[in-house]
Amino acid sequence: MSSYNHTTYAILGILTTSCRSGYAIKQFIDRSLNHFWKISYGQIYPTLKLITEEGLAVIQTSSQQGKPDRHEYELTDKGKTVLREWLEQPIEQLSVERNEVLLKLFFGSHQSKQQTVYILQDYKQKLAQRYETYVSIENSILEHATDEEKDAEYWLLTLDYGKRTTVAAIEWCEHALQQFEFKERS
Amino acid sequence: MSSYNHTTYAILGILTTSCRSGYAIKQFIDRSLNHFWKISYGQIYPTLKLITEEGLAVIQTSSQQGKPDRHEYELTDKGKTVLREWLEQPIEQLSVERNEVLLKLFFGSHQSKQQTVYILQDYKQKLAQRYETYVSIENSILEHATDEEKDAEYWLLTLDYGKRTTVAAIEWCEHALQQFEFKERS
DNA sequence: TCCCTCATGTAAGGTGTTACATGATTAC
DNA sequence: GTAATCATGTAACACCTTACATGAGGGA
Repeated sequence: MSSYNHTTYAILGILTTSCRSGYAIKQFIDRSLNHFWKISYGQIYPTLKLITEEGLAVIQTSSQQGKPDRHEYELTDKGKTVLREWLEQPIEQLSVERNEVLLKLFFGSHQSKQQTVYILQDYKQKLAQRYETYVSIENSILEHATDEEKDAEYWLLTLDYGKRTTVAAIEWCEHALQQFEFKERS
Repeated sequence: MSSYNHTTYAILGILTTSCRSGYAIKQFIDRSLNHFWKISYGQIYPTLKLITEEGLAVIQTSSQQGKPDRHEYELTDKGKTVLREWLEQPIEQLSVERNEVLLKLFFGSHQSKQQTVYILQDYKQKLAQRYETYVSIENSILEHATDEEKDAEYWLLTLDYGKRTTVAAIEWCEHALQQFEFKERS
């Protein structure tokens, strides 16, 4: 079975939605996938080129008045098959999520408790912000999904994942902070 | 303030422990940091070279009988300062953790519920495995930390983070699976 | 006038993985 | 004899980010 990189599959997936151009794909990712996937233009356009070269999509240039030409991509049957085959396969292995805060904390004995507390408070605040972002994306999906959008159900599930793991991380921060505050008092 | 990449800081941090050679660093990472950071030899040796060139560490070659020569690195005052300055700074922004399962799930409406359930069950099983790994690392730290190792406290905190977020992910899997099983029955 | 949005694209550089080369010793 | 461990290193490639180039139209 031929295989492409994750970026390619992500783009194939997005091409099943109403987003059909490089620009639209970028917007879609920034709005909807941003909490677990991101792609830059530097990847999108070369990947779209690869996708057409491989016969996974065909391109139609559409002229619009008042706006630049738009390259619209449409999945071929081959493209749909490649996507489906990838979707069906379970992941090979869990990836290691690099976490800079944990890295700093790991060497925490080389700095003051005060400093560590500061790092953790900052982290907690950033996590809380992220949580709020998830909630607002969730709300905007719930508002727009009045019609029988079957995608919405899946999108909400990915957001739920983000919310749950973020809450767990925030709770961990609180637990860690308590530990240090207790130490400092005693 | 001069700045290096994360890999460099990670290695500077490890050089504060008793691990002083490229080989030892790799082992240490694979055993202790693997749940939130990993580095390959292809990064370690060039980075060690950079670290010495920048005067952050000095190298002493030690001969051992029966074993190859060992390049032992020791942090200079400059190296210690650079590390401390980095430790003190809060992270700039949360990184986006790419999650292949969420990516597949996002496009889940293009496959059968059965297939989605299969993907989720596999994911849940891999997460459970990861959790077990964390517990066993935790146990080995608790066993070896009978002496007054002040690092152990911090290492255990990073593991606690891993455990908590993994549990949250597992619970999410269960919730998502329930949702699909309910749908299938009705 | 100047900036924003729409729109496509590339070049350079940073970062990371994989596979290989080398070679001694030790354990089975 | 063969595999594993100890030990250092590099080259090729894969992947990704950032910054830039280009250019039209619309709004303040």
